[in-house]
Amino acid sequence: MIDPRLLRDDPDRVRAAQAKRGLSDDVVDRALAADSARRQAIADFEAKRAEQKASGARVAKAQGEEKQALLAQVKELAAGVKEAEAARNAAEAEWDEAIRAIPNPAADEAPAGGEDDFVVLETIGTKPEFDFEPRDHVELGAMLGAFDLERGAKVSGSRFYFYTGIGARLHRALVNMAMDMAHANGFTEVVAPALVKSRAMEGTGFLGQAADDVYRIEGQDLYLVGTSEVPLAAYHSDEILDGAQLPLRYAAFSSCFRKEAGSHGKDTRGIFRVHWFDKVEMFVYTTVEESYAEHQRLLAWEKEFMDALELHYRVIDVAAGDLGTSAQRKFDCEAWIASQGRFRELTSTSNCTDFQSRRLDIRTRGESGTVNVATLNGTLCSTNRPMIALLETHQNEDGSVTVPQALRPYLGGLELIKPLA
RNA sequence: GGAGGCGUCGCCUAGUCCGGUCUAUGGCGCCCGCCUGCUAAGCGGGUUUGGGGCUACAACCCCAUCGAGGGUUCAAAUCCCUCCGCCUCCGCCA
Repeated sequence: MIDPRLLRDDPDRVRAAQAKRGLSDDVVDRALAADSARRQAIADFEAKRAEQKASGARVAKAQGEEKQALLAQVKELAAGVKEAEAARNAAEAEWDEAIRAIPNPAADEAPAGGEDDFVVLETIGTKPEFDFEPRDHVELGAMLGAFDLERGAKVSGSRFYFYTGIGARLHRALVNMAMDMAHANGFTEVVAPALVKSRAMEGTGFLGQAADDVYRIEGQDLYLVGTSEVPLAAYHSDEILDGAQLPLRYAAFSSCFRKEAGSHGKDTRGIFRVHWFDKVEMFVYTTVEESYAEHQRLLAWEKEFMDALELHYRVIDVAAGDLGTSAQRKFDCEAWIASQGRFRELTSTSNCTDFQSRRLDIRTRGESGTVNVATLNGTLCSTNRPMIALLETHQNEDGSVTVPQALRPYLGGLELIKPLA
């Protein structure tokens, strides 16, 4: 949720922000109208309520006939108060809905436009070259016995799989390495629930335009998270955080579930785009002022992880229209996928400034009163895509895969993953 | 799943039976001041959060806030209902 004061004081800035994302500014006018209607309704209710309270005090003191007369009088007031209260509630609901429909205004630095209007900030490493025809991760996985796609489909349906043998070990190695790096960088390790209430989902902005992608538990107010950003953002909801404790940095492991609605036929091969995967996510609470520098730090930690896997990748500055509801700016690390001949998103880090914290009511004490904190998130290690990138990047002609140095300690020193006999 | 208990403005706590100066008591902690070689003690004052009005975004005034939401009533921390959370016991279970 954006700052209501920004809307009131500088609506043109919000209009410009909508335009930068390629969105209509109708919501701005709607919210402005709702705001003044709401304030009018509040003033009306409060005036009536104050009158009722004053009269109530007189009734309490009065005796006998005088009391009876006052009672009759005050009864009428009560009806008016009730009406005014209902009107106020309706006006506040309308206002709430209107302002929540406005996404976080993008940073000035974020490129304008949509999905294809990103800016490449840097490219790291060199494109892997093979003097043989490289295999894709599905072929490699089959040769190594790393995952079982057929049985995944049999048991759970399309876009499901089992990690098996060396695949399961690699999965565990990636998670462990990521967690160790996070720990070394001062993060608090967390294992988070993958099932959350609607408040958490709504507060992080996933029940808006992204609602179609979310699994809901039938008959209950519970949702499967698509990222542990959701439980981590809600972790400190309704709290006033001690400023001396900031920044609060968490690295959380959880399973992630996505319906992938609207991506039928896209990336159907292998484990690239699936309904379930596991992920270690970084999440930070800090001040809005500090958030910009913290965002760069999150990006640096993501790069550290990519570097550890010895991947060729680039960093992009995601355009305003592709930021999602909550983000003010977003950087993606895209790794080279040999079989696809292009860069694909492996990690993503967003600065949500105070957008989520306003919805989730997370504050700290500022110079004058409380202020909403900034929340930031960043992928440290989603399991599947790094797995794909590393298998394809480090494959050899015989189908074996050379293990990146940094990962070896997590595989008992294993240097080369060999195909099954 | 069954039975019972509990939820008060940072923490603890009075108030709830019997609705009305509750405008929520007291203690601890914290903040400001006084006193004091310094510190402690002592003394005085302040200390929930959100919103609205007015404004310099101050001061001030007002409304809401006793786990949440409804209801009864002229009036609800207090009475009724629903839900949530925690604790104890029983049952079941990884």
